Amino acid sequence: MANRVTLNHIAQHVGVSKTLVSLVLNGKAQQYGISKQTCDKVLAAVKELNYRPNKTARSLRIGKTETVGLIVSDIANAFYAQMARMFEDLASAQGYSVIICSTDEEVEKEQRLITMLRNRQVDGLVVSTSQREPEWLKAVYESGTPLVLIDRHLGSDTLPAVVADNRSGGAMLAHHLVEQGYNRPLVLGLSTNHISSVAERIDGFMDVFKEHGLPCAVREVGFNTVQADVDELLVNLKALPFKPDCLFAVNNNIATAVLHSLAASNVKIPSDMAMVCFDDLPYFSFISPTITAIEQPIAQMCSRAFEVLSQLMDGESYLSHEVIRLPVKLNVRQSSQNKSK
Amino acid sequence: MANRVTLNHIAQHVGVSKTLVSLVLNGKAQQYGISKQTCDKVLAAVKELNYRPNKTARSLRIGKTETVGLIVSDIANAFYAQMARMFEDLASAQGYSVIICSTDEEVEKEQRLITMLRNRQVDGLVVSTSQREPEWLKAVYESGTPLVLIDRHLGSDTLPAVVADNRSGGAMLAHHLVEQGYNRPLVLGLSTNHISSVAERIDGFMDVFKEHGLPCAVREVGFNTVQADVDELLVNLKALPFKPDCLFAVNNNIATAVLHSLAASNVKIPSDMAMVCFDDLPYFSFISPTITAIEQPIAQMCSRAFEVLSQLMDGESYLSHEVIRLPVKLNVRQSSQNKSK
DNA sequence: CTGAAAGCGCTTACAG
DNA sequence: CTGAAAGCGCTTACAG
Repeated sequence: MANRVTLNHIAQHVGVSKTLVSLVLNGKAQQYGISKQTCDKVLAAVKELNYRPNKTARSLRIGKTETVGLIVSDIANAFYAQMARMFEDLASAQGYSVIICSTDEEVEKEQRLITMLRNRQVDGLVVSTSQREPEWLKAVYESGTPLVLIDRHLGSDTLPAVVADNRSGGAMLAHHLVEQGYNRPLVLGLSTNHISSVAERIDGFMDVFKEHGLPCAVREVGFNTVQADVDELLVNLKALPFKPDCLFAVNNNIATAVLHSLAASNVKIPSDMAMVCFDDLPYFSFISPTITAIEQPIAQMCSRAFEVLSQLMDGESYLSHEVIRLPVKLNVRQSSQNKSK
Repeated sequence: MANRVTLNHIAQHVGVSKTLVSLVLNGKAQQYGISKQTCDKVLAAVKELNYRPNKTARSLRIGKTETVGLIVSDIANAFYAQMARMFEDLASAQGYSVIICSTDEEVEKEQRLITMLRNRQVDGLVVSTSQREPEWLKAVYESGTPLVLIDRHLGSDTLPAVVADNRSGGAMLAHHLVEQGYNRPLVLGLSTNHISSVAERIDGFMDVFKEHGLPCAVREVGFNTVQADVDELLVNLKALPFKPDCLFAVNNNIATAVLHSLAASNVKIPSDMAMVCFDDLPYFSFISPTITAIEQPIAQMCSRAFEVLSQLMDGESYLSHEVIRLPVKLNVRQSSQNKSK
C-alpha cells in the first residue's frame, strides 16, 4: 500500500528488463557496460514514478538486512542514551540502521529480545548483557551471529568484549579518597552485582582500602527501586554501627539518587559525608558542591565495538578474545575534598 | 549463515508440507483442524532443529515489517531518551520493534532518514520534525505511510500530531515570574525557532509579559553550540542595555548550559538572576537552588501518539486533524523565589 | 485434515 | 550491452 511502484513497473515503463534496472540502481552500470543513454532513461523513470526500492525484498535476496541491534538495560539511562547516539552515528555512516532494546536487567527479556532480533535477521548485535554466564550468548555467537559485548564482559576467552577499565576506575576513586583522608567508605552497589562492570568497580575500590587496612562496607540497591533503596539506606546511616565518612555510587542512577537523598535529609557534602561516583554527568561539574566522578570513554567504547562488529559482519574471524579495556578518567571535584578542611 | 534451518527443512524432517508447518507455527492449527498429533510433531521438530522463522521473508510476503521508526533531533537528549524508552515499551507490547534516528535538527537529514525507513518498509513513523512546512511530510502521509508527529506539529488540518501544551507552559512560567516580582525576562530560545514547541513556549511566555506591559528580550542559541552560545550571552549580560532579572531556558539542554554558565561566573540564583525552564530533569529537584520547571507529559504523549499510529496502521482513516495538546505541569522551586526576599 | 503452487520484490548467475 | 529464469523463505488462496 505504501509502496506500489516496483522494479517491474519501472522496467516496463522504460521498456527494458528489471535486471537492467536493478543493475543501474545498484551502480553496476559501468561494470556491465550499460550505455549512458539507457542509464539515463532508467533514472528518469525512477524519478518520474517516484520509485523507492523495497529493502525487505533486497534483504531476503542478499541475506543481509543492514540492521544491527543494540541491547542495553535502559535506553533512558544517560550513559546508554549517549552510547546509543554514538553508536547510531557509527552505524548509519556504514548504511546500518540500529534497533535499540531495553532489558531492564532481566535475563529472560534479554534472551527474548536477542532471539527476536535474530529472527529479524539483524546482521550483528552489540549487547550490554545482564547474563551471568557466557553459554547462552556463546551459542548465539558460534552459530554465526556477529556479536560483541559492550560495557560488560563475561570473562576472557568467551566473547569479544569492549569495556571501560572499571577496576582501575574504582581504584582511582579509592586512592583519591584515601589521600583526602577518608577511611570509612560505604559502597552503594547494585543487586545485580554479578555484572562485570559493577563488580570490577567495587573490587578495584575495595582492594585499595584493604591494602590500607581500612574497613569498607557494601550495600546493594535494586535496579527498579534505586531511589527508595538509597533513601532507606541513607536515612538509617547514623543508626549503623559502621559510620561511613564517604559514599561511592557505582553508576549515574545511584549517584543521582544519593544526591537527592542527601539533599532531602540535609546532609552536607563533603563535610558530613563525602561522595564520589562512576559515570560523569554534565551537572556534576557545576552544582554545589561539584561531584567527583569517573568519566567513561563512551565514544571509544562505541567505535572499538563497532570496529570489531564490522570485522565479524565481514566474515573475518575474530581471534583474540581478550577483553578490550579502555582507560577511564578521574575528574576530581569538591564532593571529595580533603576531610580536614 | 546465521540461520540455515528453514520451513522446508522442518517440513521434510517431519514429512509434511511447509504449508502445514507454517499453519501450525502461526497458530492456525485449530482453524484448519490440524490434528494435535501433527502439531506436536511439528513443534518437536522446530525445537529439535532449533528453527527460527525468517522475519524478512515473512515481512515480504505479508507486506508488514512490524517495525516503526522514531525520529527525533537527538536520542542523547534526556527528553527524547525518555520518550524513546516509553515508546519502545508501547511498541514492543504490540510486537513492534523501533528504529530510532537522530536528525540533529537538519531537515535534509530528516528527509533522508524518513525515506530510508520507508524503503525499509516500516509500518509507521513517529516524528519530532525539524521541518517548517507540512508539504513534504504530508506527501509521505498521503501516499499511505502511517505517520504521526510528536512534540512538534505543523499546524492543524495537516498531519496527526500529539504535543505538549507548550503555549500554556510558557504562560504558566511567565505568570509565576510576574507574581514573584520579576519584570525583565530574557528568553533563551533556539536558532531553530520555527519549531512549534519552542515558538509556542516563547509566545505563551511573552504574551503574559506583554499583557503586563513589561519588556521581554529573546536571544537564540544554536543547536550544536548551546554551551558556547549561552556562555557568550550570559557573560555579556551586564554590558547589555536591557538588564534581565530572570532567565527562561526553553528546553533542558539550554537549562543545563545556563546553570553551568551562571555557576562559572558566580551569578547567584535567584538573588542575582532568577531562572525557570521547560523540561524537568531529576537533578532540578535537589540541587541548590532547586529549579522551577515545566514538566512535560512524556508518557501520555507517547501513548496517544502510539494510539493514533496504531489506528493508522490498522488502516482506519484518521479524520480529526486537530492537534492533540496534552497539559503540562509547573513545578515551582527556589530558582524563581520572590524577588524581594 | 493436507499439499502443490503462486507470488511478495528484489539480485544474480547464465546465456546470448 | 541486455533479458529470461531461478530463488531468497515465507504465507495464502485453492484444490482435494
